[in-house]
Amino acid sequence: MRLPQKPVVSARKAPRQRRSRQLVEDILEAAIRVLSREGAQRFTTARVAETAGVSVGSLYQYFPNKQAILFRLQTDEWKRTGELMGSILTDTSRAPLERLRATVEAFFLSEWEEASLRVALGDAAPSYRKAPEVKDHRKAGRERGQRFMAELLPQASPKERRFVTDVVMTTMSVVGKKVSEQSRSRAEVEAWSREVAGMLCAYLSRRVGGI
Amino acid sequence: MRLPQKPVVSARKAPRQRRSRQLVEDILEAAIRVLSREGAQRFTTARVAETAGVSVGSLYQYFPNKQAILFRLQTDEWKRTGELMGSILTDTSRAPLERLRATVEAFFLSEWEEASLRVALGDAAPSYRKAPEVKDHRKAGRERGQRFMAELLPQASPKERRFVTDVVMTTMSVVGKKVSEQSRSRAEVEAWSREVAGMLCAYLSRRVGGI
Amino acid sequence: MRLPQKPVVSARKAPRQRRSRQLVEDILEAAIRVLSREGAQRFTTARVAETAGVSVGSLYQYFPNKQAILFRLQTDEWKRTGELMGSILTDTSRAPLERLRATVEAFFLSEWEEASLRVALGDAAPSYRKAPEVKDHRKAGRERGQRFMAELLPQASPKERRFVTDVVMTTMSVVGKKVSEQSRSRAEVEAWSREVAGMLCAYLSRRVGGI
Amino acid sequence: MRLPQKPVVSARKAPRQRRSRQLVEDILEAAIRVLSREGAQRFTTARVAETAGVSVGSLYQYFPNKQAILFRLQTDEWKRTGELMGSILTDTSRAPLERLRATVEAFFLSEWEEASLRVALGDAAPSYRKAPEVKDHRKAGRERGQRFMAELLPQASPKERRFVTDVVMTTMSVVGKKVSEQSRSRAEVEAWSREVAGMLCAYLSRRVGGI
DNA sequence: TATGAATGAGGGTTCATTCAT
DNA sequence: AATGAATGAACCCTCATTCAT
Repeated sequence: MRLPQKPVVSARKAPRQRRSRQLVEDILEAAIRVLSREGAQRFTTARVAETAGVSVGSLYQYFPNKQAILFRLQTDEWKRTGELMGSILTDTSRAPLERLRATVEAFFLSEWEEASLRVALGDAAPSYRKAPEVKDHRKAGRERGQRFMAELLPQASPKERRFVTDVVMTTMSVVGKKVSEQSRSRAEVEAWSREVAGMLCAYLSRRVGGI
Repeated sequence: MRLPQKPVVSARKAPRQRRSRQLVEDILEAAIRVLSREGAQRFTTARVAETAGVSVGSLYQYFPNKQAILFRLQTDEWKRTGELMGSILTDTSRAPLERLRATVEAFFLSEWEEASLRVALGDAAPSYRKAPEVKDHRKAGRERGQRFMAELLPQASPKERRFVTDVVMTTMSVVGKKVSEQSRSRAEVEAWSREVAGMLCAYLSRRVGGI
Repeated sequence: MRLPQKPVVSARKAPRQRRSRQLVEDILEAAIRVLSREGAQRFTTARVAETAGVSVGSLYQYFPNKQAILFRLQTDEWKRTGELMGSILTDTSRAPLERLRATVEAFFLSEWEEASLRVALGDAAPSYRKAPEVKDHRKAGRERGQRFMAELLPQASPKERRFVTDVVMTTMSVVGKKVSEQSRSRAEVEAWSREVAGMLCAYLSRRVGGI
Repeated sequence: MRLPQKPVVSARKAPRQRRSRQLVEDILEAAIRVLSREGAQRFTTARVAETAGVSVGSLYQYFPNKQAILFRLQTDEWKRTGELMGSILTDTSRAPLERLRATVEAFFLSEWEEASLRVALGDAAPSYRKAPEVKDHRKAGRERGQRFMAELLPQASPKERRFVTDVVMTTMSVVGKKVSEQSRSRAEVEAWSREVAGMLCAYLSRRVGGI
């Protein structure tokens, strides 16, 4: 008899939550549009709110300030990219270096696909660079990389492995960003990804020794 | 009586030109100080003028707008770095790959030495990114690189050589920037430069063939 | 079957009324806390509602607007103080001037004990100063004073008595507020109250004539 | 021959200084008007600038922020009142208690004449209450009072004299403010000033002893 | 040519109040 | 009756650029 009560309550609350979530979604989507179309310089809370079809007040109900929106966008990106790369790197059905190649390609293409957003987000970076979450992200990325490298360079010392991982990931990351920043064709981006993957492989091969 | 006129005029003008040059120099120096100390966000024309001991009006007499100052700073940087790298790369008394290694090290250290300026300049990049001179710079850099690569990869097709050059230079450039952005010690930066140079050599060796 | 209706309704209503009263009580208590802790500047309806564990909507069901809450707080204060002072002034077991002294002390201490609330309430005064109830309060206070003064200055004309009463009460009130506003120790506040009482007695003695 | 040079230079600069001064004057005057007419609540930088016939930017060239304007208004008031009271209290051609009476009257009337400004300024006090200059002002006032009291109560201990001075000045100040706050006629205000002066004299007479 | 006062659009953020649910 | 999401006017302040002197 009382069983439906909870569903009802939850039904009453569900629309609210769903609505909030929707609103946040709308705002983030609008933020992406503003950022891609207008650039970091013209990314203003008013513009985002208007694009989202929402009042500034509502925007501030869900985000404490402008940089929080930018940071959220960046965080979401990191999460997506991280998951993508994680899933590729841990796919033991492929050879390690093949996984690396696939990762580079996936990363380059994902950067390229949202180039204007990435560039604008990069331009906005100064505003959230100091945030503590940035460290967390880097740490997570590094750990993911380490696990993969442990497979590839089993005989290296932890310190050395850490260094090599840093070099590989940094290279992939910054070159990928740079390449997609210069508006290029998909074919070009793919060529670059192959080339950079090759470079990383050459580097690792030499490191590993006789491979 | 009127005879000395021309000399006088020219004498009058010379100091003016000298003065102008000095003024421009002062402004640029001030701009560098403001940028390094206060960051891109607090880089304002008023602040630069005050630091230079000059009026805003004068500043606007020599630079059409704020971004022009930033762009000039960037241009000067590029010129300096270009000359540095050019002189190393063309020093035929050293083996090509050794020259590459030296170039990477020189570039990494020059970035590292002015890290805060570089970061701030990078943060300000959005404001001058569209300027046409950016292309010229890249072209000059590429040509310098090509000449070096012609030595290293004589048998490669021009197209291929262009591509390899781009990859090498882009990698060096963006990794170097990233590394000096994260405040590291000089020893670390040197270690990174060696590692990246090694990576590039490995890449080129594979490309070249049997080296 | 319908007989119990009225009792039931009334029983149903009683809790409601009790509940309303409780709600109002909660809101006022929360308002006091917000005002004392955060000051007039940070006294917002949202903050009060949250502190009271109530929705803003509910808050607006019981108070037409923000100033009404502040005014109610002030009114309550006035009532409490009025009762306190009334009870002292009408205590015929003590000599009139002794009663005056006791009143001053009681008032000073009561102000001092809630100094931060009083100050904040004073800061918020502009928002409710125009309310008509302010006059009622003053009238009530004046009447209370008059009755006491009738005892002390029986021979004075009503007009004169009114004036003297105003002077005495105003002096006590504003000096008391000022003293407790400057954060002082209890001993200091007591010393001030004695001194001000002495001053008022000296004034009245001269007025009365030979006392 | 070169003599006029300096005047010329000074003439070139004089208008600027004069202009600045005039601008500051205009802004302060406008601030007074806005404060008196619209009250502390509606005292905004935009409103002041508009009333002064000046852009907000100019306003901010002369005042670092809104509270600085308010504080400057208050400071000017204090200076004026201080000078007024100082000149009366040190006029040894009159008997001390007569000087006190004159001071009270002068203070009450000066408060009354600008009642609406004073009230509004009082309402705005929370914004500058913490400023360090407030202490300086109080200190200056106290010293002025002390010098007068030294004449009146030569035999009192320094500590006692300080206390009596505080009581007298506080009473005059806060009662004067309160009286002019309630919009009264000039005659009423004068009556109040006489009465309060009488009260203070009665107090001091008792303190002094046989006077 | 140099100056620096003046401009004012524009930016981020707050909060009293309403009203659909 | 209760909720709290939504609103948007209003506020304070900055800064690139101009132009009268």
